[in-house]
Amino acid sequence: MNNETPMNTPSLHDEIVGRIRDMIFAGEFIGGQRVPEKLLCRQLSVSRTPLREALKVLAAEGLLTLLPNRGARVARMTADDVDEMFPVMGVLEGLAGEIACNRMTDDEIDEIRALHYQMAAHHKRKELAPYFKLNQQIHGKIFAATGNGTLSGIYDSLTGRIRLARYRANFSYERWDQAMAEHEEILHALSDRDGPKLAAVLKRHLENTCETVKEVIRAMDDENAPAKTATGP
Amino acid sequence: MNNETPMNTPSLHDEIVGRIRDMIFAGEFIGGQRVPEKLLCRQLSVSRTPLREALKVLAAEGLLTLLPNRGARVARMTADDVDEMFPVMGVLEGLAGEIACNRMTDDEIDEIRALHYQMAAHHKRKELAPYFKLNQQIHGKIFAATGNGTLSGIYDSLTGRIRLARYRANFSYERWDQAMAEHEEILHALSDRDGPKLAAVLKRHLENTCETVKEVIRAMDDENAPAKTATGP
DNA sequence: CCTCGAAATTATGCATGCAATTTATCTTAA
DNA sequence: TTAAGATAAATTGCATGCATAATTTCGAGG
Repeated sequence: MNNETPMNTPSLHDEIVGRIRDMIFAGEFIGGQRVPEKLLCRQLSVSRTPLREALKVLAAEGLLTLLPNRGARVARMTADDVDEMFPVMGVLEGLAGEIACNRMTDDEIDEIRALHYQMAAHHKRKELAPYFKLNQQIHGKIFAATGNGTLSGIYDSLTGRIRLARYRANFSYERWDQAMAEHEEILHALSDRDGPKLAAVLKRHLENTCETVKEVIRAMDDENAPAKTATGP
Repeated sequence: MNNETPMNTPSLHDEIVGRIRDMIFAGEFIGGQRVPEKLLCRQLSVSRTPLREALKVLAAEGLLTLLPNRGARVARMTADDVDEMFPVMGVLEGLAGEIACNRMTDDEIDEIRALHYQMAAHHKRKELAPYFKLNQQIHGKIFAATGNGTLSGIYDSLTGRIRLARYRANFSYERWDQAMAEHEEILHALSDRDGPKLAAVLKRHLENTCETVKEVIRAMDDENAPAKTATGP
């Protein structure tokens, strides 16, 4: 009677949400710049209605800023925003770490170990992009291991908002080495299933990441508005 | 030069989001039941386009569930969902409590004290609705005092999702008394500016609240599907 | 009498069109 | 030349219309 699986038709606007999100993450839109609807319509070959619905969703996610009658802009992230997000992500990572230590199977830890060593190799060769990709995957696996979709969802939302800055980061090698060393500690705490230790290391690691992100943001701001001398233009 | 305030025209879909949200919180839609677009259109006197945009936003907030080609439903909250949300809200409340202890002014604490005693009066008279309202306000003020919009926003989103169940809760007076006692502790920890203590009490209080919510959910489930004999799918 | 299946109704998803606001361009005066 | 104002172009917000999928209704068969 109750046919609970009528059709898995993927709706267009959902797909649009994903595609625009990827475009934002790929850095196709300069931060703060206006994004006209018609341009996206042509680019994605869709009408304005589903596109606008997608924009609303992305704005609710915090990736876009929608000003009334003035269109959509990629959400500008300030250093203050990062300062706000840091403690929140800190407690979330701590929670995830403790849960993961208790719930992860040995196989899952081995998977992370494999990812870790791949990442270490990319670090040694100074290959930033694949390093970041594996970094994301490791943190993602820790959150996935919690089995807590709410927790993972909130974390993903927050990381998504800073991903653009982080992706463009070519920070100092010194900081990078530090991050890599912290990841060693993360792996060991996880192997030892030492929850409190893992939580502490994750928090320290996050602090490092956030400082890096803030530096990148400041650098980008200086780049986009270099000479802010006395009188504006 | 830069006229940063061109017009504060409140856009229609934003208003619709707020109105539907209030309707959901007021319990006008039975949980899980289908909500046809045309009905809402007539009820709110708007066209389908802005309404659909609002539905997308509310779905992104987690208040609605949008099934492709099958319309919008009020998000059904299961006991498992609450179990997922509880630890997240726990660490968020803990964080907020510690920050609030450091940042709150004496005046702000006095404001909370005033709200607390109002709430205690309503508790003594067993007036549930105003009790809940003040309860929300107190927790809201604690989060507001953190000055961290990101933190407050995530917390609001989570509380919003369980508000419907909580609002309809006429739980046991025993539990209510317990909650009130915990609020006494909250007030004292705040007055003493004892961050760790406040965090611990908030967490315990939250656990109480979540247990209550889960009971309400189970009661509602039993009510809506009382005789689920043999033939399960 | 109940179950199963097909047509009619209804609802959803998307495209287009029009009004209102914003942004860009051009003119004109200091 | 620069700055201010008016006009034109473009863009956004909303309403409507049509195609497709889902739900209901009605009828046939067991």
